[in-house]
Amino acid sequence: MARKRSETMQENRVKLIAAARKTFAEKGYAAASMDELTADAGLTRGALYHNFGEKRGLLAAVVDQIDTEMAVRAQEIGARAGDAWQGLLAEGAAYIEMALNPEVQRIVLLDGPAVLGDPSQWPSQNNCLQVTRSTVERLIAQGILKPLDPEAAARLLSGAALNAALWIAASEDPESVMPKAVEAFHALAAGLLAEPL
Amino acid sequence: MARKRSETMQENRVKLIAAARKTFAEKGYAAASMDELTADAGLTRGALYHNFGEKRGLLAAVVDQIDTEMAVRAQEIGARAGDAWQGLLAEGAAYIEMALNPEVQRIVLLDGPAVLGDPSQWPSQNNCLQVTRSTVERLIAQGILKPLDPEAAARLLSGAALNAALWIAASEDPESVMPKAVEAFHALAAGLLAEPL
DNA sequence: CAATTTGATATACGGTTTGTATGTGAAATG
DNA sequence: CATTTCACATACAAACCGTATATCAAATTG
Repeated sequence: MARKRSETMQENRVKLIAAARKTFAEKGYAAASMDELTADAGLTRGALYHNFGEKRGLLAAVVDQIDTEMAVRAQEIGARAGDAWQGLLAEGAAYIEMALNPEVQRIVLLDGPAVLGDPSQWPSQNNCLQVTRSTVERLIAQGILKPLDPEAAARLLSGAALNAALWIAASEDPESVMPKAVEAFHALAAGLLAEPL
Repeated sequence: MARKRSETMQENRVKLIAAARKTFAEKGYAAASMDELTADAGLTRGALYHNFGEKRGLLAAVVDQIDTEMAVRAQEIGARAGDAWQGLLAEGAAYIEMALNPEVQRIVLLDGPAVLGDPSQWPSQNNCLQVTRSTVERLIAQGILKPLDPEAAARLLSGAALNAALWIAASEDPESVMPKAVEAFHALAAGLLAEPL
């Protein structure tokens, strides 16, 4: 064989992150045993602590990966809309839908903030927020939105969307609740418009 | 002496909850040792497990207490405003300010959801949300707000407010960020109005 | 190419924590 | 006053995290 060392190391990192995504989503961060998790990946805790420093480091890596995937997807969906304003609404709806995924919910929305602190200070720089903020900035520059602080507007919008998702997921009949949440989100977002519809 | 048993039991519960509020806020739920915490209250883990079942039970009791205090305060502040609409805005601003309190932030906003799950399913029934929802319901009945689902509107509003607070607290200069957040919140809330300002 | 070094991962260990099972003594009961 | 109850303390077992040490293959060097 004689495989290169950096290769196998990279593969092991991928294996660990994949196993962590699964276990963290299913059991939650606190209840996830690092012995089991590393065994699932065909490794031991030695590899884990060498690569990620501590349990939190693994969570940070997982959060970063999921957050990036979410941001990419939201951006794509937003870009597909007719104009920038429709794009912002579509982004919000996309976040709400994505947050119905158990991985997103448990890892990014619940355990992430509790263990790593406020998302705006995450090492990943929180790509999701960045996407929303740049969309808001563009709309403000075009005069479509009121001249608010972009960061503030983005934080509140994403906060509303992600909180809506938690509510939907916890509800008994998500399918019937979803449209209500999206409708309320649209109404709220319309409050940012410079000229009311 | 001959103190009544139910009395001392009640006092011990109060002591434990008070110690827990302090320790959970300072160290976070996960890092709080129940040995230390109960010793601070002049008791042992025996009292804790007898009264609250498990560590989570103590957190639930603490969350319930803080949540109730917040709801009372928000309601008072809202009632003091000129009309119901101003009351809603004042409630939102009140939540943002209250969430700057480390106890509220660490315990109710970060650890609470991660350990106990979505707030709407908390045993305490989440008094904060109830207050906001009834205010929204009243405004809808009066035709001041669009006929949206009250639960949805309340969830998104409080989500936006509480998320704003996390952002403010994590920022370097909270005093300068606060007004931006409140302004953005007002704008968002205005989107719920039946007749734009 | 052989000898040596490096470093990624496995193994071993100590300390801490949680939850339960059992013990105890004072209040409640009759 | 004898007995029972039960709130709390103590004792115990299991699990887990993080670190310190060991190992063995790949990388490096002369």
